[in-house]
Amino acid sequence: MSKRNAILAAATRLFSRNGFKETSMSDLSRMTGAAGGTIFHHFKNKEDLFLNILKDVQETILSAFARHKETMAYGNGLEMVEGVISFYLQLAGEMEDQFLLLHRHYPYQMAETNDLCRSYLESVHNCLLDIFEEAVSAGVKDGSVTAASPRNTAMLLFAMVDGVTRFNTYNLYHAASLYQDLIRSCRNILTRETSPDPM
Amino acid sequence: MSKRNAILAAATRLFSRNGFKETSMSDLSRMTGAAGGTIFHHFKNKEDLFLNILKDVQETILSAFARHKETMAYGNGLEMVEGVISFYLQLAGEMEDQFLLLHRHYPYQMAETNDLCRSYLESVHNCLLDIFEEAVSAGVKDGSVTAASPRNTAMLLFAMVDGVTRFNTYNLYHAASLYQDLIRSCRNILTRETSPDPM
DNA sequence: TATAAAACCGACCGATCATTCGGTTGGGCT
DNA sequence: AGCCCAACCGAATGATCGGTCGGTTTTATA
Repeated sequence: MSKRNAILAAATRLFSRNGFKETSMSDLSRMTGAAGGTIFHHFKNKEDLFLNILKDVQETILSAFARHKETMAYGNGLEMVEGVISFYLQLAGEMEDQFLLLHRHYPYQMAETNDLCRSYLESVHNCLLDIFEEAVSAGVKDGSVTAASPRNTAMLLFAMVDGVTRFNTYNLYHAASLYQDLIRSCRNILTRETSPDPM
Repeated sequence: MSKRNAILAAATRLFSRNGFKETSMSDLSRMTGAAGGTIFHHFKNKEDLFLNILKDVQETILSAFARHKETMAYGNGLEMVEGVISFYLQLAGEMEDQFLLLHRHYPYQMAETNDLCRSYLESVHNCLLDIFEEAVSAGVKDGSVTAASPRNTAMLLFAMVDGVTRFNTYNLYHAASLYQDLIRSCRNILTRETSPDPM
């Protein structure tokens, strides 16, 4: 592996596990075997290194879901939603560090002053919400799903699924046993036959 | 307000908005008007200051929910769950900084090596999960709620509600308009009449 | 093999950090 | 008044940080 990629890989792990400020360039230097100057030869500063990592995260997630979208073939919208959820859970398990990075606050703080950073984050979140919404809307059309607002429903599903993956990274709970209940709960949200709409 | 309390208040705001490492003692000194030495007169170091804040957060949240538990009187378990959820959302709005602090990664990282920190965090999370679970169990008993595992159901509800409050702190979405859909979705999760339990 | 560019090195720099310490202030007690 | 102790101050300190720079090695090309 090239030294540049080794730096990117180590930084992804350290930034996601320990945080951006908490990771020093000498930590990176020690972990990769690269001299201090070498890191700054490949990346103009620490922030630029972080943005390159975020770029990789965005590209990886977008392409993974694009591939999923092509290959998936479900009977109806409800099954499509469930397929998206389990794909999300599986991906979050495989790319633990990258998802953990997106669960940190630093990227969102940086996004307030850095347009490139904000565009990466918006791109990822829009991608995820769009694919949830698309599946919900398909379900509404074919009658397998009941939802007043597909976008809001997508956000609630995303909040719940993402919250469960977060439980795993915090070490307070073991969330793996929640997966079956999670899928069932999502189905309940989506398949209420009568939408009484009180008030 | 005493200088000690001013330091605690300013540190709560700065740690939650900007992060622990990102907040310097000179920032705190500037914001409170207290000299550097004064901060270390009241708290033996930066970590001790953080732990005192976490202690306050824990006490505030626990007493708020204890008060809610005393005063609440609902017709059935389902209404009780909905009452807990709206109380949680209201509290998260009133105590934005404290909840934001709990959404950061730093406390959970510190909990890995600091027993006191871990006990504060576990105390808060157990309190929240317990009150959700209690309401769900009450609903199962009086027939207003259907749930295979009250604990797992409580965790899923918590994950969803907490995820929505998180959407507000990240500035990508405006989550306030989600509240009605959130309550409706929770009701759907809880009131599925038939639990077909396939497989 | 000659040459230029890219990769790499590590000593060095100024800035900033958390923390220390000797000294000052002011309110409560006798 | 005299005393004490907690609250408070701010200059000083050593460590660590992100980043620079002049020079060496490796690689690609011809």
